[in-house]
Amino acid sequence: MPAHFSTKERILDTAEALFAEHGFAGTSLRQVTGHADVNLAAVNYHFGSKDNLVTEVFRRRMDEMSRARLQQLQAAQAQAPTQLEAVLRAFIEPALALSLDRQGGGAFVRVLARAYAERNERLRRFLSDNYGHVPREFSRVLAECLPDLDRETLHWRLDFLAGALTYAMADFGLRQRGDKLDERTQSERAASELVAFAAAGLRAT
Amino acid sequence: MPAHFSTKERILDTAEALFAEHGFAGTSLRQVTGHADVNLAAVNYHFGSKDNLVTEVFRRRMDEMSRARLQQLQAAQAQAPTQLEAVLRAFIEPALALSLDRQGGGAFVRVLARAYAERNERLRRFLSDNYGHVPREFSRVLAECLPDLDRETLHWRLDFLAGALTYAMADFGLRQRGDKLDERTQSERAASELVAFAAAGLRAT
DNA sequence: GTCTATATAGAGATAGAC
DNA sequence: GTCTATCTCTATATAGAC
Repeated sequence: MPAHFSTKERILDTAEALFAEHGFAGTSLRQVTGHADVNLAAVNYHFGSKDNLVTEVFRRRMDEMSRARLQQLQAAQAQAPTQLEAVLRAFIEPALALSLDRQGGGAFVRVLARAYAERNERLRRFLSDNYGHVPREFSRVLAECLPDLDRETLHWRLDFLAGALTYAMADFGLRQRGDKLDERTQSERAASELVAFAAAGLRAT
Repeated sequence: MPAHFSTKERILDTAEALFAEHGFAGTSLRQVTGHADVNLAAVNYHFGSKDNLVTEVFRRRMDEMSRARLQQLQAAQAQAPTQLEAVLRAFIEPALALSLDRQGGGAFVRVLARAYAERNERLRRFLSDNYGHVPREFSRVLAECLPDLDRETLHWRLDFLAGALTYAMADFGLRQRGDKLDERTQSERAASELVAFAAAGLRAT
């Protein structure tokens, strides 16, 4: 596959694509090193274990996505502190934008969808410890946008939003294969459709 | 575990619980037969292969859920053909009701969440061939409930609903462990919250 | 219908040469 | 940093006795 990168990066790219397709348990290190055209022992040399390889695949994309979400949230609040749609865009757009990434971000969104279904304690703790502050911050800001909504109802609705976003992201790859629409157009369409849907759902009385 | 059922049923119950916890590839037949307290060879005797065991786990619950959804849809339409909330309830309630099932339906909703993340062609074709007519029928009826909504927007929003429902179902098990609320109360709360959220989202202009 | 025993293959991980 | 070779374990599946 990508032959112009280091062994470590080739392993990460290939693992990401295979994890998206076959899951974590369903992907063997032999498949990874075979497709990446590196030696079998290279995974244990560079990452120590398969578990560590999994978390490194997440770290690479989650660092970037979390940074983008918080930055866009800050920008939205600077303009209009309680504008619901702008806050939702800050949460949704960086996630869907990953689908456009040249270096395999489209595979990562499907990896992320798998992570939600996983009950793997190690992975869940890694994601919660390192990136849990992002949804918490959005939850805080959204509560300010919707002062009349009780906290419990807000939390239910945020769970629904997370589910819709995850599903939209994971399905996005399939839609692309279906029609031949421009990738950027698809992603922007998905984002604005979801912002409108979620905003109306969150405002429901 | 359930010692008062046949070997075949014990295998199905145990496989369902383990698939929910560790995924399909992550669950070995040795784990299944060990927890079910049956012989290792019994799986291949009763189901032929691991793949067949997976589809049989789905068939048992999906038959019941699809039947309940279509029946409730028919009842709703007999009363008021284009009442959006009633149609949504027919789609949502049978799915969340599975969480209450004594015989492990709570595990199955997490298995279902995993199925969405899977790209396994065999499993996808089985589900699409056998149960694809249900979402298609709901899509048709919802289009009648929302005559001013263009088809493409409707399909986006139905994808969001499917994602929110899947996520809510899968997460439901976690919530239950968190607080000590009555199971039936929890499920009914989840269903009515999602109906309100989805109805508002679908009606958004 | 259930068992033991085993065939066959593939898994993750590591030792040690280069 | 990369290789070969291999250890050890576990996987699915099946043959054949009871």
